[in-house]
Amino acid sequence: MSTETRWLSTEESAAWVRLVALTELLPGALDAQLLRDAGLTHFEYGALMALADASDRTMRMTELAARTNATLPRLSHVARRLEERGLIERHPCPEDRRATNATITETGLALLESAAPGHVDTVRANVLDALTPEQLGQLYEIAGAVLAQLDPDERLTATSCQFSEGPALARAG
Amino acid sequence: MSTETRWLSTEESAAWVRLVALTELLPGALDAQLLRDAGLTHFEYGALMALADASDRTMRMTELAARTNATLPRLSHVARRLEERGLIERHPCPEDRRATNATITETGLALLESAAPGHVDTVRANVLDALTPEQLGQLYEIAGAVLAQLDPDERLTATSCQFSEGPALARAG
DNA sequence: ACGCGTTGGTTGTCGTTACAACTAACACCA
DNA sequence: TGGTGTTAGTTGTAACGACAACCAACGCGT
Repeated sequence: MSTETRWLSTEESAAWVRLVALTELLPGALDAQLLRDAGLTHFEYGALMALADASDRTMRMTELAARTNATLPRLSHVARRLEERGLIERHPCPEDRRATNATITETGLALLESAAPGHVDTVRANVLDALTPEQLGQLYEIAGAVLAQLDPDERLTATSCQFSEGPALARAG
Repeated sequence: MSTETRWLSTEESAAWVRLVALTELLPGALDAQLLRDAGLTHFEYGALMALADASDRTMRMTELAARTNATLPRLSHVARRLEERGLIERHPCPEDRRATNATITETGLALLESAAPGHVDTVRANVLDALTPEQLGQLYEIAGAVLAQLDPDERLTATSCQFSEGPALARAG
């Protein structure tokens, strides 16, 4: 909406092109490995992991959608498929009859446990092991700065510390 | 396939969660603005921009696919839609009759010019203006390190300097 | 000239996602 | 009690992308 567009400098273009390439290639790589080895998309894996992390292994659909950076319709479709596969169950919430509680089943937990090592290996191979400790911190700050623009209210993007407690699964997100 | 999985440390998890959120939210934000203001997906925008940058405004389908980090079937579908809208043209390549040359039309160039300012504004608002110059360089290095894993052969990921020359469009990618 | 493997590109089908429309239930106030 | 606005969730439709199958053309050896 400015009268004069500020075009990108050489440095800005170079960084931007790489970031775009990353956002286009990384999801596919994650999906490919998980689909091949566990029959799960990365999004499904993340949703199951969020449920496995939750107290009572149960979460409201709306909260789960926020944790997984998804819209509610998207999550609803995915939840139906996961339920048909026996990986989660959905029950109406007694306290608020509009709401639905999603719970991961034992089958879902077992699948998650079998999938987690391969996924972590992939994350290391493609991303983490390619970065120095300094770069890891830089990535944290940079992504945080961008997310503050994309998601100003922090409704999405599980900000809480889901990594401090519990079993190994809690760190395989 | 290690016998013992190296789970993620707290720092690794935190950075990874943010990177995942970024890769999930950023494409949608780019698509939303471009679709609303120009009727183009971000992928279509990138493909048109690559053609606008090419000599003779023409490129082979395979090379265009590489520049846009796409598979050939995907590009083929997109090219058909763009051609139906009059934004590009496809002609058989005389030198190699298996190949197809895609050319951006005047209509396509005009659409691109009208779309570029809004897109650049969006890129600045969501990403670039949130980063310090140091972070811009760090992002370039980090994304480069990750892409080296995701795309070892550098078949994809336009590595060449498409930003050094020409009109404003060349920097609006 | 023929055969064979490879490359360039298109097409069909299916799964997934976005968007909009819709239902049900809650909250609040009169 | 009834009305209004908001929230929670599901469903339908249409668009997009992945994957596999397919066809045509090239190149090379014989």
